[in-house]
Amino acid sequence: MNLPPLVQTFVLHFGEMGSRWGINRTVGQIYALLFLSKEPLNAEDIVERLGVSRSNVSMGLKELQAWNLVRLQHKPGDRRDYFATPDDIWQIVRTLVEERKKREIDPTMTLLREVLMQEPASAEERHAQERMREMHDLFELLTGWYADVQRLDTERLVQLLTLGSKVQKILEMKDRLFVVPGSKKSRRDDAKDR
Amino acid sequence: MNLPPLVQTFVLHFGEMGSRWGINRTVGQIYALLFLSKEPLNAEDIVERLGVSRSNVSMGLKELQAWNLVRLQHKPGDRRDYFATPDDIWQIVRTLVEERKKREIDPTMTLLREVLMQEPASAEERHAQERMREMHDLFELLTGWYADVQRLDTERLVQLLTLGSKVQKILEMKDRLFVVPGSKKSRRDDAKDR
DNA sequence: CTATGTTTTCAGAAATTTCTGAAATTACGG
DNA sequence: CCGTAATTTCAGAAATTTCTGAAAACATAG
Repeated sequence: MNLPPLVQTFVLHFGEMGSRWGINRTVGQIYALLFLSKEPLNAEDIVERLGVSRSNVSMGLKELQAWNLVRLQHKPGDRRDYFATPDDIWQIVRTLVEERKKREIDPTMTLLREVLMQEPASAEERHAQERMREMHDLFELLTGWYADVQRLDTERLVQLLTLGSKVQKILEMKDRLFVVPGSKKSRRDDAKDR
Repeated sequence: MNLPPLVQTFVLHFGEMGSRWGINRTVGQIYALLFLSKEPLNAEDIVERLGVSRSNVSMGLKELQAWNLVRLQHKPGDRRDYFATPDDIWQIVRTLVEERKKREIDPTMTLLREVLMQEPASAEERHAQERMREMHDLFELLTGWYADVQRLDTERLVQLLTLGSKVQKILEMKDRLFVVPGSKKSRRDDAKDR
């Protein structure tokens, strides 16, 4: 491995981290390297810096492309493929969440919907279905929230995250201002309706 | 594998899903089984239903306990250990996020802080550090948000998630109401400050 | 303390994943 | 077309992870 020490530390860490996610070491290292690199790199650059085989790099890049995590670029007068990560780190977050949702949540939701259609044949199955219903509803709530905030531009998203639960305060304030005093319908019920 | 069909479908799916996370098939299956079960199960129950070895179940349960994902229980007059997942699915989500943060985000933050302290020895290292700074700040924002909403009780959390980006509307309304007209300091700046 | 039921540990077998080198394919310039 | 550079594919080697059975450790009742 042929890298400035500071870069190497990070690359090695991401390689290890990769295993905790479903991703292998080399893929993690390639990604870390591209993320830190100012210039796009070609496959041979990566081979030299990481000290792994050319074919391994080829497969790793293919996987990263399948995840939409790297962009393929070309330099004029050079027919090699160059790879880079988006400059905007928020774009990376969005892609990551999107792809993980596609691979993990969506298939699970499909399965849950299927199983929830079936008629339970016993008390045990009935209870199992109830649990699956809970999970289904939870995922629906979370993906709904995600679909919603995902549409925000980054500036507003950051604003929202910065506020955190302070939003709560503002909601309470809104209530005090706008709920007709003595009205039966509180905001809490509002939230449950939807 | 000795399970009602409906349960089996789910258990198998979670087994496969486990690999996408850093978790192995058996651990995923054990967890799915406990999640769906009305009654707590002991190790031998799990062996029978999943058709895996006793030692494998022992190791799987140990791992799930390390993740705080199962509770150990006892029945009067029975000295075997019984295992169950929390009834409250939101508790499960909280534990999962907490544990993943502990295992993935926290060590990465430590590493980033260390590397960001060092003096860059080249333009390449300087750029790499800038990128790491971006990642560091991103994680800080996200974990800050998390620490904040994590404190909310479930009802309020659900309320917040249900609103999604509609919170935005309320924020805008708040602005219109409370920003002194003609003031130099907009809400946007506010958000950036912290 | 002993007998028995229960859980844990762990060395090696089995399965799976990762990685490589060689060959095949693709893509382009001339 | 042809030749060359670049990339991909893929069979098998290497490494890693998972799983098992046997033994050890632990715990409780008697």
